[in-house]
Amino acid sequence: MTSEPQKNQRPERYNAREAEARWQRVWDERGIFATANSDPRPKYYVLEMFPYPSGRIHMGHVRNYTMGDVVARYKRAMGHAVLHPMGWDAFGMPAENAAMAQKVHPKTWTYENIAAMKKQLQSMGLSLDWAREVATCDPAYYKHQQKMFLDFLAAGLVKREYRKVNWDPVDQTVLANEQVIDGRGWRSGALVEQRDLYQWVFKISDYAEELLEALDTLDRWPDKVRLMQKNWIGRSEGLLIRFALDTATTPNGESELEIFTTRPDTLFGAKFMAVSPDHPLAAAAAKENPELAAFIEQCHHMGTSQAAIDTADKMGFDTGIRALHPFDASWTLPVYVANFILMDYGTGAIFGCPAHDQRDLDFVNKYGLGNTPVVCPEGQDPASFVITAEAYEGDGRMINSRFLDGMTTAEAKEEVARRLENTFSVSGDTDSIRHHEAAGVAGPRRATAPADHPSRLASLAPQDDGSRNVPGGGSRPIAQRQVNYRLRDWGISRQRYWGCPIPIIHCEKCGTVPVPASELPVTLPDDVSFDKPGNPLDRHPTWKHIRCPACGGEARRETDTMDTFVDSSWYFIRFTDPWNEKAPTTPHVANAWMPVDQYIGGIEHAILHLLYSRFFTRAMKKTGHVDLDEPFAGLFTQGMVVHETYRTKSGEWVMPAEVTITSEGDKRTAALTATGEDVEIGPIEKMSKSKRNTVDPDDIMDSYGADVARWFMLSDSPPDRDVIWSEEGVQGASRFVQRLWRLIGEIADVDAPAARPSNFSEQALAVRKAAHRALAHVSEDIAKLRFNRCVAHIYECANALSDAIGAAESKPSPDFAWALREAGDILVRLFHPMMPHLAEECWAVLGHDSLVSTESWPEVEESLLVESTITLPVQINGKKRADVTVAREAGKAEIEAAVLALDTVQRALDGKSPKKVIVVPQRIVNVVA
RNA sequence: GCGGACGUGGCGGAACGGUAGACGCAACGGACUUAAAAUCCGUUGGGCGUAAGCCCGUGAGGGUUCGAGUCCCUCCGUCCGCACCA
Repeated sequence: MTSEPQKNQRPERYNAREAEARWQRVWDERGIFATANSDPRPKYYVLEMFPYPSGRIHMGHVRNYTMGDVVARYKRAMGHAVLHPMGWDAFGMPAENAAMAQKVHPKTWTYENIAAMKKQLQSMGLSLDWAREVATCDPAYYKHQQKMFLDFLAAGLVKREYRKVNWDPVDQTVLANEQVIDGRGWRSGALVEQRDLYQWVFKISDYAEELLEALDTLDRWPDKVRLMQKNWIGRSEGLLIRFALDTATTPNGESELEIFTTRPDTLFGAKFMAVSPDHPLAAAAAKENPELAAFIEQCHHMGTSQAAIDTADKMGFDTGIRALHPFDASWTLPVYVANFILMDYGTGAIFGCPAHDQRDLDFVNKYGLGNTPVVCPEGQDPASFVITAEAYEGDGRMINSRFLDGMTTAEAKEEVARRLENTFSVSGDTDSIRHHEAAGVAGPRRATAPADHPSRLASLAPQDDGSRNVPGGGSRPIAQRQVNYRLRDWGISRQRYWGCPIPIIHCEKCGTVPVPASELPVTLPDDVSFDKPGNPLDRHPTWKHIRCPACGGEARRETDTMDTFVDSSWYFIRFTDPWNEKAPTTPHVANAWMPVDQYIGGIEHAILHLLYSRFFTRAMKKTGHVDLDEPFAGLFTQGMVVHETYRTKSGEWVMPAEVTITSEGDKRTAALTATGEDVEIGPIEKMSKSKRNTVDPDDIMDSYGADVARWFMLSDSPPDRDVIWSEEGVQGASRFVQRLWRLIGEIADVDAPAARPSNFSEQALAVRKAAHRALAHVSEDIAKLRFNRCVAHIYECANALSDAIGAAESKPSPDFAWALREAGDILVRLFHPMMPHLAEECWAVLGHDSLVSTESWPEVEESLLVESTITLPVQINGKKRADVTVAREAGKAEIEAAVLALDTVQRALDGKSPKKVIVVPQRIVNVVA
């Protein structure tokens, strides 16, 4: 068919380099990816997690943004007003590290990186609306964040708290938990200390219950992520019990110890009480007891690393304080300070029931306190049920428990709760325990009043404020039902320069005073030095000195900046109207675009970023910035890009670009391209700088083009799994690009009639069916983000068209030519979301004046998907033995008759009649002989 | 320890409870070429057989079903998350 002279001057090979730049210019000039807020079409908001401007994009970005772009282009073709923006998560430590190492200002470094990465992203041909670009380090962005901080403060969503933090003594800053690796600072390698510092805290725990419950509504989120968030929030129901203390034994006459338990049923198995080394009662007791003080000191110096926790013994110190059993005042329990009690969880105090808790059992076995089993497993004889080294933590029947005996675990829990809720203490004076908090210092996160921590420790029972508020400490119940959460409030203070300043002023007289909204933004000073560690803002000569807005006296600015997770907790809403200079959002615009319909990013953000954003959106709702609870309706977490590793004999890692692979048969060997030195091929691992198994996207774009990189990223691996980047795979993608180019060329060369023929030959029909079937599959698979299957179907379609052309006569009939042309048009539009530049070029070759990027999605001709006859597999006793071809609409009886007439079936039946014939119309037939 | 996911050819992977291995990669054979590249045609789960065909095959073992990669139970392995959470 190519024997005729070319109809137009097409190069034999598609030149990606030239074509990609050209089409990117055209798209840009025509502004086709800008989205107006006034667009009346149904909205679709697709977003990929915005990058940190580290300097260069990596293959993970290529994969992430390619997936988002496929969705954006598909939805655009489907007639949606698509919002597809991009920005920069531009604050953070690396800029300061660069400042220290290279003497470059963080701002300069960041903006240079943004410029470089933007250029790289643009070379990928992403259909982004760059007019909405935001950088979180821009005062035009962070001034709104400061405003919202003040709004949240006014709404009671922010507090200042003295809390334990991870402190890096070398870098002199607070580290987030994830920046602490095996007890050491990730950058400095210094042993991390626990320090008490004032922190600004977002009260995310106020929303614990709501954040948990709403997970059920996120039906387009991966189950995995929902489960991780659920576990992170960590809800547990139990009982808050106020144990009376023998005041003769307490240092300051403390009369109560509050504990939280999920196992009130085991109360009669109690052998001891234990409080955290950080518990106020421990501190009070330590004042009078140097040995105890030394013990607490020792606990503080125990490592927080995994290994330290795993190997740490259960250790305790008897304070001499005695607690009274709630059901028997004559029964006293020793109160220990124990190293395994966390101040962060519950009330920082427990009662220990060794028989039914492994930790408690280990503890008593060490200190010789014994144990009494109180829950007997079903089917076990209570008389012979003893606990020695292994606690029984399951349910069963109550024993050794007085009035609980014989009850089930659940009944006993209920009975204990019911009784203690209706038992009233006489004292009610817990001031001695609470004095610490009243002084505004180490407010332990205790389950005192529901009003203090309304959802972290919310009362399940009707509130009985009456009894609590009786002046002089009247009676109140000994226990109340409580819900406890593992989720902690979000400390956002960082002792860093390159972050959003916290808009607060500290005044000797007035305390903490918000910066007046009219004075926002509080901008970062440019003249800072990084010659020593610590926070440059704090040692800046003038910046922090300011007049108090309230009294006019001398005051100082808050020099801590916000955790960068704050910046990324609302950028997706800012994209809806980044031009609004007056306010963070334009509510009706934000409400119209939100929620994000499809959010795509790495699984590593499953908890922190996604949970913070869910909280922040609710806080923005509460403060009137948007009317929405859940920011992300659909979430997709893509897998990593992984690659083989290469290592020289001397053990040095070598980059893929420096290696030449040769294969003889199935055996592959590698050698350094430069010297020929043999290189060992190592396991496939996540691309990382340390293993040097990275591939630079720029190199791939240069040698193959963006479309090849995009196509390969979508091929083979399901998008939520890791994809192995390999040279062979890229070359395969590259070959396919050229193949499509030739195929479309051949189709373009066919003389096709303009009018649709009224009849199609079998040959023409086959072509049409192949195209429409691919169309149906690709549409469905893009919508479900199953890009690897889209790729397979596009291959199948291209293969079918090539075969059809190969089998056709040299002078194709008009109906066949028309069908080919139609198939070509469909095919180009099908692969356009994945390979937009090639698609534009092919679209032009097919003679269209329009841009394929603005074309609508082709429509399936449903009649082409159904066959008039259908071939069913025929099984005999469940094994496939034959095929039978019947009319599509053939009924069961008709099919059965056809099947029984088959030779194979007759032979198998050997004259007998079948026991059973299962006919599943349009699926399968099974003959049971 | 707790929770979750996964296990299919040489490799990445397809497969509403219904023909296991789509599609790609790699490999092998052939065509074209002085040659190479590119391209095109073909073969490719294992075993038996000249062939028609038959048998075995989705980590292991059991079960449900006319029929199981898919559902249930037990076990093994790999990966991920959380972890002294009261």
